[in-house]
Amino acid sequence: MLNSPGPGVRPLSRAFFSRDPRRVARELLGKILVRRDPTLLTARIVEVEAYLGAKDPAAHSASGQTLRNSVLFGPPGYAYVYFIYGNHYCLNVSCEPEGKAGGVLFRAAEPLSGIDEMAQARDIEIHRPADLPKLTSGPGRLAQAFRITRTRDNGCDLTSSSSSLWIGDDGYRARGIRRTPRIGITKAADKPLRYILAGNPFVSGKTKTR
DNA sequence: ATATCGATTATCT
DNA sequence: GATAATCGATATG
Repeated sequence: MLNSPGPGVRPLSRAFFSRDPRRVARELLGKILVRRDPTLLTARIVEVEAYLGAKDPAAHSASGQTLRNSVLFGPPGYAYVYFIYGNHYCLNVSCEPEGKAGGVLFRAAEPLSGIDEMAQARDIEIHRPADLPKLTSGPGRLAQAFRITRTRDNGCDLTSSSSSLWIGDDGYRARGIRRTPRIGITKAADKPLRYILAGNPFVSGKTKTR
C-alpha cells in the first residue's frame, strides 16, 4: 500500500495557521488529515471549532499557560492533544503567532483511505456505507480512528509531510460552509464558532432528516 | 425518535 | 475533590 498521499497533496504553511482561529477553522474545511501509522490514513475535514485563547472562556487557554496547554501558546501549526472524560483524546492545531494562544478542534472528517485500519483502531465493524460515520464523526472517534494520543502526538508539527500526522491541501474547494454554536461546552456556549460542511453525512451530531 | 446516564482519569482548585 | 471541547448503552414514547 501507499504510505504517502501523493504529489497532489501539499502541506499547509506555517503562515496558514498564524492567524485568527476563526479564519483558520473556516479554511480548514475540505483539507485532508494525513496519518502514516505506518500505513496511510486520510480523511477530508468536514467539522471544526475555533477556540480563541485568552478572551474565550470555553478555551483551555482561557486562564493562562500550563503544562497541559502549552502548545496553544507556542508557534502555530502544531498538534495540541488533550485527554477528556477519562476516555477520549481530541486533536487541535495551534493558531496565532507564538506567544498568543488559540486553536482549532478537529471534530469530524470523511474517510478517504485506510478505512479498514480505521475500523480496526475503533474496534468496530463496518457492514454498510451508512456505518462509516461511526469511524470519524466526533472528536473522540476521529482521534481513535487515527490512533492519536497525547504521548504520541502532542506537539507534532502538522505542517510537515515528514510528520506522522499532518494536514494537506489537494485543491478541493469546500462548498456549503455553515457556522453554528459549539458542541459540548458550558461556557460561551452561544458563540457560533463551529464550522461545518452543511449536509455532509460525516458531520457529528443529530442524524439529519433528509 | 429523544433523553438520560455511567465510564474513567488528567488536570486544576 | 470537582470537573471535563465525549461516547455508547439503556430506557422510554
